[in-house]
Amino acid sequence: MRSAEDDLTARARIRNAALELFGAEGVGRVSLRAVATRAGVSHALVLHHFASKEGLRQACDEYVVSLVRGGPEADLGDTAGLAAMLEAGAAVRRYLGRAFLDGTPQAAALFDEIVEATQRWLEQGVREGRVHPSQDPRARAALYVTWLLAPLAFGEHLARALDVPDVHDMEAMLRFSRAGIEMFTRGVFAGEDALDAWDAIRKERGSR
Amino acid sequence: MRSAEDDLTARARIRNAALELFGAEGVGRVSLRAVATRAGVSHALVLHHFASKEGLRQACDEYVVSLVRGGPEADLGDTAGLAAMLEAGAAVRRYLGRAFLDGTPQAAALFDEIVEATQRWLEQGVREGRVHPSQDPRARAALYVTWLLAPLAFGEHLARALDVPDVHDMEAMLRFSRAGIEMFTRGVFAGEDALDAWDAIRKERGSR
DNA sequence: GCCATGCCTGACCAAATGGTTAGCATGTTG
DNA sequence: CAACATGCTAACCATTTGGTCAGGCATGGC
Repeated sequence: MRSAEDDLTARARIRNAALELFGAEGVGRVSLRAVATRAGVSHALVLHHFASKEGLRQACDEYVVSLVRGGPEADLGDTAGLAAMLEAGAAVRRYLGRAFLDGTPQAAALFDEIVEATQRWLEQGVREGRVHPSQDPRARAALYVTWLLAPLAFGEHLARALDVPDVHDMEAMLRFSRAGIEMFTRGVFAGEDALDAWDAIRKERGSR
Repeated sequence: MRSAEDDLTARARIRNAALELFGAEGVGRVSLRAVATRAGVSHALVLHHFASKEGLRQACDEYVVSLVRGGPEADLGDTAGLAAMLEAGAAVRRYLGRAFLDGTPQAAALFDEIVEATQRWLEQGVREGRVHPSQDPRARAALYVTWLLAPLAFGEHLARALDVPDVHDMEAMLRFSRAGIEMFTRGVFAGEDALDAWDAIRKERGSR
Protein backbone atom coordinates (compact mmCIF):
# COMPACT_ATOMS: atom_id res chain seq x y z
CA MET A 1 0.00 0.00 0.00
CA ARG A 2 2.74 2.38 0.88
CA SER A 3 4.57 1.55 -2.31
CA ALA A 4 1.44 2.27 -4.24
CA GLU A 5 1.14 5.61 -2.50
CA ASP A 6 4.75 6.61 -2.94
CA ASP A 7 4.48 7.70 -6.54
CA LEU A 8 1.51 9.93 -5.95
CA THR A 9 2.14 13.63 -5.80
CA ALA A 10 2.46 14.94 -2.30
CA ARG A 11 -0.74 16.87 -2.82
CA ALA A 12 -2.67 13.70 -3.60
CA ARG A 13 -1.05 11.89 -0.70
CA ILE A 14 -2.12 14.63 1.65
CA ARG A 15 -5.65 14.54 0.29
CA ASN A 16 -5.84 10.80 0.71
CA ALA A 17 -4.49 10.95 4.22
CA ALA A 18 -7.02 13.63 5.09
CA LEU A 19 -9.79 11.57 3.56
CA GLU A 20 -8.97 8.59 5.68
CA LEU A 21 -8.53 10.49 8.89
CA PHE A 22 -11.51 12.76 8.42
CA GLY A 23 -13.64 9.78 7.58
CA ALA A 24 -12.47 7.76 10.51
CA GLU A 25 -12.49 10.44 13.21
CA GLY A 26 -14.46 13.38 11.95
CA VAL A 27 -12.98 16.58 10.64
CA GLY A 28 -13.04 18.30 13.97
CA ARG A 29 -10.99 15.72 15.74
CA VAL A 30 -8.21 15.52 13.20
CA SER A 31 -5.36 17.99 13.27
CA LEU A 32 -3.46 19.19 10.25
CA ARG A 33 -0.37 17.75 11.89
CA ALA A 34 -1.92 14.31 12.02
CA VAL A 35 -2.76 14.54 8.34
CA ALA A 36 0.74 15.72 7.52
CA THR A 37 2.37 12.92 9.48
CA ARG A 38 0.25 10.31 7.81
CA ALA A 39 1.10 11.71 4.40
CA GLY A 40 4.76 11.85 5.36
CA VAL A 41 5.16 15.58 4.92
CA SER A 42 5.54 18.64 7.09
CA HIS A 43 2.41 20.22 8.40
CA ALA A 44 3.34 23.46 6.66
CA LEU A 45 3.06 21.73 3.31
CA VAL A 46 -0.55 20.92 3.98
CA LEU A 47 -1.24 24.61 4.39
CA HIS A 48 0.93 25.39 1.39
CA HIS A 49 -1.24 23.22 -0.82
CA PHE A 50 -4.66 23.79 0.65
CA ALA A 51 -4.36 27.21 2.28
CA SER A 52 -6.40 26.23 5.32
CA LYS A 53 -8.05 23.32 7.02
CA GLU A 54 -11.32 24.31 5.45
CA GLY A 55 -9.62 24.31 2.08
CA LEU A 56 -8.37 20.80 2.66
CA ARG A 57 -11.81 19.72 3.64
CA GLN A 58 -13.33 21.17 0.52
CA ALA A 59 -10.73 19.48 -1.61
CA CYS A 60 -11.68 16.18 0.00
CA ASP A 61 -15.33 16.87 -0.64
CA GLU A 62 -14.74 17.63 -4.26
CA TYR A 63 -12.53 14.65 -4.77
CA VAL A 64 -14.95 12.23 -3.18
CA VAL A 65 -17.87 13.65 -5.07
CA SER A 66 -15.98 13.39 -8.35
CA LEU A 67 -15.21 9.78 -7.52
CA VAL A 68 -18.88 9.06 -7.07
CA ARG A 69 -20.00 10.99 -10.12
CA GLY A 70 -17.52 8.99 -12.13
CA GLY A 71 -19.48 7.65 -15.06
CA PRO A 72 -22.10 9.53 -17.04
CA GLU A 73 -24.97 10.57 -14.85
CA ALA A 74 -27.52 8.98 -17.13
CA ASP A 75 -26.61 5.48 -16.01
CA LEU A 76 -27.77 6.04 -12.49
CA GLY A 77 -30.17 3.20 -13.12
CA ASP A 78 -31.15 0.85 -10.35
CA THR A 79 -28.42 0.93 -7.76
CA ALA A 80 -25.78 1.58 -10.41
CA GLY A 81 -24.60 5.10 -9.67
CA LEU A 82 -25.11 4.51 -6.00
CA ALA A 83 -23.20 1.29 -6.20
CA ALA A 84 -20.10 3.27 -7.11
CA MET A 85 -20.52 5.14 -3.88
CA LEU A 86 -21.00 2.03 -1.85
CA GLU A 87 -18.16 0.18 -3.52
CA ALA A 88 -15.65 2.88 -2.70
CA GLY A 89 -13.23 2.16 0.08
CA ALA A 90 -14.42 2.10 3.64
CA ALA A 91 -12.65 5.39 4.28
CA VAL A 92 -14.44 7.12 1.45
CA ARG A 93 -17.75 5.75 2.59
CA ARG A 94 -17.28 7.01 6.11
CA TYR A 95 -16.20 10.33 4.75
CA LEU A 96 -19.30 10.54 2.61
CA GLY A 97 -21.52 9.64 5.50
CA ARG A 98 -20.02 12.46 7.50
CA ALA A 99 -20.24 14.88 4.61
CA PHE A 100 -23.95 14.19 4.28
CA LEU A 101 -24.50 14.62 7.97
CA ASP A 102 -22.50 17.83 8.07
CA GLY A 103 -24.42 19.06 5.08
CA THR A 104 -21.46 20.34 3.11
CA PRO A 105 -22.50 22.07 -0.11
CA GLN A 106 -20.85 19.46 -2.29
CA ALA A 107 -22.62 16.64 -0.54
CA ALA A 108 -25.90 18.47 -0.80
CA ALA A 109 -25.45 19.01 -4.52
CA LEU A 110 -24.56 15.37 -4.97
CA PHE A 111 -27.63 14.26 -3.08
CA ASP A 112 -29.86 16.48 -5.16
CA GLU A 113 -28.37 15.16 -8.37
CA ILE A 114 -28.93 11.60 -7.31
CA VAL A 115 -32.51 12.26 -6.32
CA GLU A 116 -33.11 13.92 -9.65
CA ALA A 117 -31.64 11.04 -11.61
CA THR A 118 -33.46 8.49 -9.50
CA GLN A 119 -36.76 10.21 -9.97
CA ARG A 120 -36.28 10.20 -13.74
CA TRP A 121 -35.30 6.56 -13.61
CA LEU A 122 -38.32 5.63 -11.52
CA GLU A 123 -40.69 7.50 -13.79
CA GLN A 124 -39.17 5.83 -16.80
CA GLY A 125 -39.80 2.55 -15.00
CA VAL A 126 -43.41 3.53 -14.38
CA ARG A 127 -43.92 4.23 -18.08
CA GLU A 128 -42.42 0.87 -18.92
CA GLY A 129 -44.53 -0.88 -16.33
CA ARG A 130 -41.56 -2.12 -14.33
CA VAL A 131 -42.20 0.22 -11.42
CA HIS A 132 -45.39 0.89 -9.52
CA PRO A 133 -46.73 4.40 -9.87
CA SER A 134 -46.58 6.59 -6.80
CA GLN A 135 -48.91 9.18 -5.37
CA ASP A 136 -45.95 11.46 -4.76
CA PRO A 137 -43.06 10.60 -7.10
CA ARG A 138 -40.78 13.28 -5.71
CA ALA A 139 -41.11 12.12 -2.13
CA ARG A 140 -40.69 8.52 -3.19
CA ALA A 141 -37.53 9.24 -5.13
CA ALA A 142 -36.06 11.20 -2.24
CA LEU A 143 -36.88 8.53 0.29
CA TYR A 144 -35.69 5.77 -2.01
CA VAL A 145 -32.32 7.46 -2.35
CA THR A 146 -32.16 7.97 1.38
CA TRP A 147 -32.69 4.27 1.87
CA LEU A 148 -30.05 3.28 -0.60
CA LEU A 149 -27.65 5.65 1.06
CA ALA A 150 -28.50 4.49 4.55
CA PRO A 151 -25.74 1.87 4.71
CA LEU A 152 -23.26 4.71 4.38
CA ALA A 153 -24.31 5.99 7.74
CA PHE A 154 -25.18 2.73 9.45
CA GLY A 155 -22.80 0.31 7.78
CA GLU A 156 -21.00 -0.49 10.97
CA HIS A 157 -24.20 -1.41 12.76
CA LEU A 158 -25.56 -3.28 9.81
CA ALA A 159 -22.42 -5.36 9.75
CA ARG A 160 -22.76 -6.14 13.42
CA ALA A 161 -26.39 -7.13 13.03
CA LEU A 162 -25.50 -9.43 10.16
CA ASP A 163 -22.50 -10.74 12.03
CA VAL A 164 -20.03 -10.01 9.27
CA PRO A 165 -16.78 -8.07 9.57
CA ASP A 166 -17.66 -5.49 6.91
CA VAL A 167 -20.92 -4.65 5.17
CA HIS A 168 -19.06 -4.51 1.90
CA ASP A 169 -17.73 -7.98 1.91
CA MET A 170 -19.29 -9.53 -1.15
CA GLU A 171 -21.01 -12.05 1.05
CA ALA A 172 -22.61 -9.40 3.22
CA MET A 173 -23.61 -7.22 0.31
CA LEU A 174 -25.33 -10.11 -1.38
CA ARG A 175 -27.14 -10.96 1.77
CA PHE A 176 -28.57 -7.61 2.65
CA SER A 177 -29.08 -6.48 -0.91
CA ARG A 178 -31.25 -9.55 -1.29
CA ALA A 179 -33.30 -8.38 1.66
CA GLY A 180 -33.55 -4.95 0.11
CA ILE A 181 -34.65 -6.22 -3.27
CA GLU A 182 -37.16 -8.43 -1.53
CA MET A 183 -38.69 -5.42 0.18
CA PHE A 184 -38.58 -3.35 -2.95
CA THR A 185 -40.24 -6.10 -4.94
CA ARG A 186 -42.90 -7.44 -2.65
CA GLY A 187 -43.07 -4.83 0.01
CA VAL A 188 -43.11 -5.69 3.67
CA PHE A 189 -46.73 -5.43 4.63
CA ALA A 190 -49.14 -7.95 3.20
CA GLY A 191 -52.28 -5.87 3.46
CA GLU A 192 -53.22 -2.26 2.91
CA ASP A 193 -53.80 -1.63 6.61
CA ALA A 194 -50.88 0.73 7.02
CA LEU A 195 -51.91 2.74 4.00
CA ASP A 196 -55.47 2.90 5.26
CA ALA A 197 -54.26 4.00 8.66
CA TRP A 198 -52.25 6.75 7.04
CA ASP A 199 -55.24 7.90 5.05
CA ALA A 200 -57.29 8.00 8.23
CA ILE A 201 -54.72 10.18 9.94
CA ARG A 202 -54.55 12.38 6.92
CA LYS A 203 -58.27 12.85 6.86
CA GLU A 204 -58.46 13.54 10.57
CA ARG A 205 -55.75 16.17 10.35
CA GLY A 206 -57.19 17.70 7.23
CA SER A 207 -60.55 18.25 8.93
CA ARG A 208 -59.09 20.02 11.93
CA MET B 1 -36.91 28.91 26.43
CA ARG B 2 -34.44 30.45 28.84
CA SER B 3 -37.06 30.59 31.53
CA ALA B 4 -37.83 26.94 30.98
CA GLU B 5 -34.14 26.12 31.27
CA ASP B 6 -33.48 28.23 34.31
CA ASP B 7 -34.92 25.86 36.83
CA LEU B 8 -32.92 22.92 35.61
CA THR B 9 -29.92 21.92 37.61
CA ALA B 10 -26.69 23.26 36.22
CA ARG B 11 -25.67 19.74 35.40
CA ALA B 12 -28.72 19.23 33.22
CA ARG B 13 -28.26 22.60 31.59
CA ILE B 14 -24.70 21.72 30.70
CA ARG B 15 -25.78 18.41 29.28
CA ASN B 16 -28.45 20.02 27.16
CA ALA B 17 -26.08 22.65 25.88
CA ALA B 18 -23.57 19.97 24.98
CA LEU B 19 -26.25 17.97 23.25
CA GLU B 20 -27.22 20.87 21.06
CA LEU B 21 -23.70 21.89 20.18
CA PHE B 22 -22.37 18.39 19.67
CA GLY B 23 -25.31 17.62 17.47
CA ALA B 24 -24.99 20.77 15.44
CA GLU B 25 -21.23 20.86 14.99
CA GLY B 26 -19.82 17.49 15.88
CA VAL B 27 -18.08 16.67 19.12
CA GLY B 28 -14.64 17.44 17.78
CA ARG B 29 -15.43 20.96 16.80
CA VAL B 30 -17.06 22.02 20.03
CA SER B 31 -14.94 23.20 22.95
CA LEU B 32 -15.83 22.77 26.58
CA ARG B 33 -15.75 26.53 26.82
CA ALA B 34 -18.43 26.86 24.17
CA VAL B 35 -20.59 24.40 26.05
CA ALA B 36 -20.03 26.22 29.31
CA THR B 37 -20.90 29.59 27.82
CA ARG B 38 -24.09 28.26 26.31
CA ALA B 39 -25.07 26.74 29.62
CA GLY B 40 -24.22 29.97 31.39
CA VAL B 41 -21.58 28.50 33.66
CA SER B 42 -17.83 28.51 33.99
CA HIS B 43 -15.93 26.00 31.95
CA ALA B 44 -14.45 24.59 35.13
CA LEU B 45 -17.90 23.52 36.22
CA VAL B 46 -18.28 21.38 33.17
CA LEU B 47 -15.19 19.48 34.18
CA HIS B 48 -16.35 19.42 37.76
CA HIS B 49 -19.51 17.61 36.78
CA PHE B 50 -18.32 15.42 33.96
CA ALA B 51 -14.62 14.98 34.69
CA SER B 52 -13.58 15.21 31.05
CA LYS B 53 -14.86 15.96 27.61
CA GLU B 54 -15.23 12.26 26.98
CA GLY B 55 -17.26 12.02 30.19
CA LEU B 56 -19.58 14.74 28.97
CA ARG B 57 -19.96 12.99 25.69
CA GLN B 58 -20.85 9.73 27.35
CA ALA B 59 -23.38 11.49 29.54
CA CYS B 60 -24.98 12.89 26.41
CA ASP B 61 -25.02 9.48 24.83
CA GLU B 62 -26.66 7.92 27.81
CA TYR B 63 -29.20 10.66 28.15
CA VAL B 64 -30.21 10.56 24.52
CA VAL B 65 -30.44 6.82 24.51
CA SER B 66 -32.58 6.85 27.63
CA LEU B 67 -34.86 9.38 25.94
CA VAL B 68 -35.34 7.06 23.01
CA ARG B 69 -35.79 3.95 25.10
CA GLY B 70 -38.46 5.81 27.00
CA GLY B 71 -41.40 3.46 27.06
CA PRO B 72 -41.28 -0.28 27.55
CA GLU B 73 -39.24 -1.90 24.83
CA ALA B 74 -42.03 -4.24 23.88
CA ASP B 75 -44.02 -1.53 22.17
CA LEU B 76 -41.46 -1.00 19.48
CA GLY B 77 -44.19 -1.96 17.06
CA ASP B 78 -44.33 -0.45 13.61
CA THR B 79 -42.52 2.86 13.70
CA ALA B 80 -43.57 3.39 17.32
CA GLY B 81 -40.29 3.16 19.20
CA LEU B 82 -38.51 4.74 16.33
CA ALA B 83 -41.02 7.51 16.17
CA ALA B 84 -39.88 8.62 19.60
CA MET B 85 -36.43 9.01 18.17
CA LEU B 86 -37.60 10.92 15.17
CA GLU B 87 -39.93 13.13 17.13
CA ALA B 88 -37.18 14.31 19.42
CA GLY B 89 -35.85 17.77 18.85
CA ALA B 90 -33.72 18.51 15.85
CA ALA B 91 -30.67 18.75 18.08
CA VAL B 92 -31.21 15.32 19.55
CA ARG B 93 -31.75 13.86 16.12
CA ARG B 94 -28.54 15.29 14.78
CA TYR B 95 -26.75 14.08 17.86
CA LEU B 96 -28.11 10.61 17.36
CA GLY B 97 -27.10 10.58 13.74
CA ARG B 98 -23.58 11.48 14.73
CA ALA B 99 -23.53 8.94 17.53
CA PHE B 100 -24.50 6.20 15.08
CA LEU B 101 -21.88 7.30 12.62
CA ASP B 102 -19.22 7.50 15.29
CA GLY B 103 -20.25 4.11 16.53
CA THR B 104 -20.32 4.95 20.21
CA PRO B 105 -21.03 1.92 22.39
CA GLN B 106 -24.35 3.31 23.59
CA ALA B 107 -25.54 3.95 20.06
CA ALA B 108 -24.45 0.49 19.01
CA ALA B 109 -26.33 -1.11 21.86
CA LEU B 110 -29.41 0.94 21.04
CA PHE B 111 -29.26 -0.08 17.40
CA ASP B 112 -28.95 -3.72 18.33
CA GLU B 113 -31.92 -3.48 20.65
CA ILE B 114 -34.05 -1.90 18.00
CA VAL B 115 -33.11 -4.51 15.44
CA GLU B 116 -33.95 -7.23 17.92
CA ALA B 117 -37.34 -5.76 18.74
CA THR B 118 -38.09 -5.09 15.10
CA GLN B 119 -37.23 -8.61 14.12
CA ARG B 120 -39.58 -9.96 16.77
CA TRP B 121 -42.28 -7.59 15.63
CA LEU B 122 -41.86 -8.55 11.99
CA GLU B 123 -41.95 -12.24 12.78
CA GLN B 124 -45.04 -11.74 14.84
CA GLY B 125 -46.52 -10.00 11.80
CA VAL B 126 -45.56 -12.91 9.61
CA ARG B 127 -47.35 -15.33 11.91
CA GLU B 128 -50.42 -13.11 11.84
CA GLY B 129 -50.28 -12.79 8.08
CA ARG B 130 -49.81 -9.02 8.12
CA VAL B 131 -46.21 -9.20 6.98
CA HIS B 132 -44.67 -11.07 4.09
CA PRO B 133 -42.24 -13.80 5.10
CA SER B 134 -38.61 -13.20 4.27
CA GLN B 135 -35.82 -15.46 3.11
CA ASP B 136 -33.52 -13.84 5.64
CA PRO B 137 -35.50 -12.33 8.53
CA ARG B 138 -32.42 -11.08 10.32
CA ALA B 139 -31.09 -9.18 7.33
CA ARG B 140 -34.51 -7.79 6.61
CA ALA B 141 -34.99 -6.54 10.14
CA ALA B 142 -31.58 -4.91 10.16
CA LEU B 143 -32.10 -3.22 6.83
CA TYR B 144 -35.62 -2.18 7.75
CA VAL B 145 -34.34 -0.46 10.86
CA THR B 146 -31.60 1.18 8.86
CA TRP B 147 -34.19 2.59 6.51
CA LEU B 148 -36.36 3.92 9.28
CA LEU B 149 -33.34 5.52 10.82
CA ALA B 150 -32.10 6.98 7.56
CA PRO B 151 -33.89 10.31 7.99
CA LEU B 152 -31.74 10.86 11.08
CA ALA B 153 -28.70 11.06 8.89
CA PHE B 154 -30.21 12.56 5.77
CA GLY B 155 -33.00 14.66 7.17
CA GLU B 156 -31.52 17.88 5.95
CA HIS B 157 -31.27 16.62 2.39
CA LEU B 158 -34.66 15.01 2.52
CA ALA B 159 -36.14 18.32 3.56
CA ARG B 160 -34.45 20.07 0.68
CA ALA B 161 -35.67 17.49 -1.81
CA LEU B 162 -39.22 17.86 -0.51
CA ASP B 163 -38.86 21.61 -0.41
CA VAL B 164 -39.91 21.95 3.21
CA PRO B 165 -38.03 23.78 5.96
CA ASP B 166 -37.76 20.77 8.27
CA VAL B 167 -38.39 17.08 7.71
CA HIS B 168 -40.23 16.95 10.97
CA ASP B 169 -42.83 19.47 10.19
CA MET B 170 -46.05 17.53 10.40
CA GLU B 171 -46.73 18.29 6.79
CA ALA B 172 -43.39 16.91 5.64
CA MET B 173 -43.59 13.85 7.85
CA LEU B 174 -47.01 12.98 6.51
CA ARG B 175 -45.78 13.39 3.00
CA PHE B 176 -42.69 11.25 3.11
CA SER B 177 -44.09 8.72 5.55
CA ARG B 178 -46.84 8.18 3.00
CA ALA B 179 -44.19 7.45 0.40
CA GLY B 180 -42.51 5.07 2.81
CA ILE B 181 -45.68 3.20 3.64
CA GLU B 182 -46.44 3.01 -0.05
CA MET B 183 -43.12 1.33 -0.68
CA PHE B 184 -43.47 -0.93 2.32
CA THR B 185 -46.96 -1.96 1.25
CA ARG B 186 -46.72 -2.39 -2.49
CA GLY B 187 -43.01 -2.42 -3.05
CA VAL B 188 -41.39 -0.40 -5.77
CA PHE B 189 -40.79 -2.89 -8.53
CA ALA B 190 -43.78 -4.33 -10.33
CA GLY B 191 -42.15 -7.55 -11.50
CA GLU B 192 -39.77 -10.07 -10.06
CA ASP B 193 -36.99 -9.07 -12.45
CA ALA B 194 -34.73 -7.63 -9.80
CA LEU B 195 -35.13 -10.69 -7.61
CA ASP B 196 -34.40 -12.93 -10.59
CA ALA B 197 -31.36 -10.88 -11.45
CA TRP B 198 -30.11 -11.25 -7.91
CA ASP B 199 -30.62 -14.98 -8.02
CA ALA B 200 -28.67 -15.12 -11.27
CA ILE B 201 -25.75 -13.25 -9.73
CA ARG B 202 -25.91 -15.48 -6.72
CA LYS B 203 -25.80 -18.60 -8.81
CA GLU B 204 -22.94 -17.31 -10.93
CA ARG B 205 -20.89 -16.42 -7.90
CA GLY B 206 -21.71 -19.64 -6.15
CA SER B 207 -20.43 -21.68 -9.08
CA ARG B 208 -17.08 -19.93 -9.21
C1' DG C 1 -21.36 30.43 66.48
C1' DC C 2 -18.82 26.97 63.70
C1' DC C 3 -17.56 23.47 60.93
C1' DA C 4 -18.77 20.36 57.13
C1' DT C 5 -20.53 19.61 52.59
C1' DG C 6 -21.78 20.52 47.84
C1' DC C 7 -21.95 23.76 44.08
C1' DC C 8 -19.36 26.85 41.72
C1' DT C 9 -15.53 30.13 39.95
C1' DG C 10 -11.07 32.63 38.62
C1' DA C 11 -6.54 32.00 37.71
C1' DC C 12 -3.37 29.10 36.02
C1' DC C 13 -0.85 25.48 33.07
C1' DA C 14 1.20 22.58 29.54
C1' DA C 15 0.13 21.01 25.27
C1' DA C 16 -1.76 21.29 20.89
C1' DT C 17 -3.78 23.81 17.19
C1' DG C 18 -4.23 26.57 12.77
C1' DG C 19 -1.64 29.66 10.42
C1' DT C 20 2.64 32.74 8.89
C1' DT C 21 7.19 33.61 7.28
C1' DA C 22 11.74 33.22 5.70
C1' DG C 23 14.47 30.40 3.35
C1' DC C 24 16.39 26.08 1.15
C1' DA C 25 16.80 23.05 -2.69
C1' DT C 26 15.67 21.91 -7.45
C1' DG C 27 14.81 22.45 -11.66
C1' DT C 28 13.41 25.45 -15.86
C1' DT C 29 13.68 29.18 -18.84
C1' DG C 30 15.67 33.36 -20.73
C1' DC D 1 24.94 32.27 -16.09
C1' DA D 2 21.18 34.78 -13.81
C1' DA D 3 16.39 34.86 -12.84
C1' DC D 4 12.62 32.66 -11.49
C1' DA D 5 9.11 29.65 -10.30
C1' DT D 6 8.02 25.28 -7.61
C1' DG D 7 7.85 22.01 -3.84
C1' DC D 8 9.09 21.77 0.47
C1' DT D 9 10.61 22.61 5.48
C1' DA D 10 12.08 24.51 10.15
C1' DA D 11 11.13 27.85 13.27
C1' DC D 12 8.00 30.72 15.07
C1' DC D 13 3.49 32.86 16.69
C1' DA D 14 -0.94 33.86 18.87
C1' DT D 15 -4.72 31.47 20.33
C1' DT D 16 -7.30 27.82 21.99
C1' DT D 17 -7.76 23.59 24.15
C1' DG D 18 -8.59 20.12 27.94
C1' DG D 19 -7.53 19.84 32.49
C1' DT D 20 -5.94 21.29 37.53
C1' DC D 21 -6.13 23.76 41.84
C1' DA D 22 -7.10 26.61 45.59
C1' DG D 23 -10.55 28.80 47.37
C1' DG D 24 -15.32 31.43 47.62
C1' DC D 25 -19.98 31.10 49.03
C1' DA D 26 -23.90 29.26 50.24
C1' DT D 27 -26.74 25.82 53.02
C1' DG D 28 -27.60 23.11 56.95
C1' DG D 29 -26.53 20.17 61.07
C1' DC D 30 -24.38 20.44 65.58
